[in-house]
Amino acid sequence: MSSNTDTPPTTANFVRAIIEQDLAEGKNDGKVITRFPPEPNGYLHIGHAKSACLNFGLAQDYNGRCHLRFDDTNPEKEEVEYIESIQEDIRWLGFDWGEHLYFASDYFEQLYDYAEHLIQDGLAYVDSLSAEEIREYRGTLTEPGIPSPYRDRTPEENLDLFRRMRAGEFADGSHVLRAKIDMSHPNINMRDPVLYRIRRVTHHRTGDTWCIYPMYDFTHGLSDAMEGITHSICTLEFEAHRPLYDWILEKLPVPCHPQQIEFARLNLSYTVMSKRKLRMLVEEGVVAGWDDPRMPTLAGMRRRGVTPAAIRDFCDRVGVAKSNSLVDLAMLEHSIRDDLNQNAPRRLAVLDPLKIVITNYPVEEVEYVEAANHPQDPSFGTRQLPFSRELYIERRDFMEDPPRKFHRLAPGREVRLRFGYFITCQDVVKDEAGRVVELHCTYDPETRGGSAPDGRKVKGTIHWVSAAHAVEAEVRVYDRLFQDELPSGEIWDSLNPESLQTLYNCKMEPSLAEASLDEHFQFERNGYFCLDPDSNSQHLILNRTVSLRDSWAKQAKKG
RNA sequence: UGGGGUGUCGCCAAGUGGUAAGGCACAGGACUUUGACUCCUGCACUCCCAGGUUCGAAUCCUGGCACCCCAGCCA
Repeated sequence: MSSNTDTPPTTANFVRAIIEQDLAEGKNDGKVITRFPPEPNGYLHIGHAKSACLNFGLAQDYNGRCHLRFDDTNPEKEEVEYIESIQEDIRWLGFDWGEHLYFASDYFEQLYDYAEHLIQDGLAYVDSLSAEEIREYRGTLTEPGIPSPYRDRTPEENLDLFRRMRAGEFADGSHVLRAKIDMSHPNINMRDPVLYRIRRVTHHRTGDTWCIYPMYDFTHGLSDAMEGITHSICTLEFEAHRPLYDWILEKLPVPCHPQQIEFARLNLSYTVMSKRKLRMLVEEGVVAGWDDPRMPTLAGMRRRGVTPAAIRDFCDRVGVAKSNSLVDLAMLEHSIRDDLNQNAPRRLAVLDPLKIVITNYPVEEVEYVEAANHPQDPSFGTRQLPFSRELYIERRDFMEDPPRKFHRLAPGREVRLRFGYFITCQDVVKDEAGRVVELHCTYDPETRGGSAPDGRKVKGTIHWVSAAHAVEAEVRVYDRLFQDELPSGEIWDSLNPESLQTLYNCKMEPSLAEASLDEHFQFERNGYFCLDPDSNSQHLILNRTVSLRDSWAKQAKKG
């Protein structure tokens, strides 16, 4: 039997093709050094997982290494809370950056020196236009920009101004450092992009050491070069920034010139992936937090019961390319089921209980039946399940007036109780409102274990829990957060009102009382579940990770 | 009527001139003490469109069309 240690087949993709080509040509001394560069301004989500799997996966496969580098150049949006959660999530995903943990903020001094270098070479200048003026001078997509009146300051003047910017002599926003490239460049990113801004904000790592902070475009390539990155892989929206990335590295005396490669970010149907929108969901209280099990964050998915192996498998199946795409949620669910099917021990649990009384079973008797913990893998062992006169079965496993193809319990019908006995429904007890409240059944003592000595067959097998031994639990059943495949515009309008359904009276087999947080279970015929951190010994709470595939539900729907 | 990208099955995605991989989904069937799993079978004479080159084109050329990204002192 295969296990989660299997390495899924890795599909070919254009990034690998580039790397293999480079290797064949002997570039970079045959080394592959990548980096995963999150900005610590939110929690990691499944889209980041795709990038992490790509970068760390490449490093693993080509005997290189992958650095974890925090791109923390904007203290206004970044917090230490995120730095911790990001590291926890990457480790949980199964990746190891070894000694290679870096912060762009650790490079601030070197970055500053590089900036002075640019100034001395006449390739950068201090501009004293306001933000609005800079925007006006930049031109538009179809019209060229015009040079700032400060564009021709001498290197000496610029150096003096820039040093005074650093020294804190100027107010926020009064000056910026800009690259001197070409104000009429067809690529707007090359129209003298801003390199440094003055911002009196305490940085989460450098405190108040700096009042000027470098911009992404200036920082990223230089950080890559200083770390000896060979392949700097980022998402498509940075494609138009590549000329600037290269310009900076060409103009400065850097140790190497990494190659920037862009790929399409992951989009998943029925959810949103932007950190801004996810933060809104958290801040508006739509979800309980970054780790709400409905969130596509790694923290949320972990709490939901999704395993790292499932996420890695999913990222592998999705592939890496350059076309914008919207991946079907069903693909993720498949990876989750595939992993859990192999690795989750089975349990019996009734989510919507209907009591049944086995009228010909002795009143005080309790016996134990043996149940396999995994139908295909004997190494999971077996457990003993208490069986008695009063049991709970799933309400939907009984129909008073069933359609032809329904092969579960109905008046006069015989079914098998999994690992137990054949039972036949004799009577239906209802309350005043006509609702079925209890079933009276008889059992065949000859069918212990689930098979009849006379060879007769039953069409259905249903799960059950002994009423007297059942452990009560709350079960949280999750569904997609949005009802639109591609939530856009006012995302609040497409929220799925049924994304969380809480069931309070669920009946679990006794062994679940000892479940621990790192375990995953399959509740037979129901789905995969795990304990929620809110759970305690007084009050069991379980999360449904994902349902089982249900071809009956599909057929019933068709009618 | 600026620049940069992308268009191959419902959704992903290989393919780089030699006659359309694979996965998900879906539809049949087998098996089954989970209507689960597993296993079979089916699912693009066609690759955004139109011309052209070639013995031969998804792959090359020309011209269209559609969609995405860029006008933060965000990343």
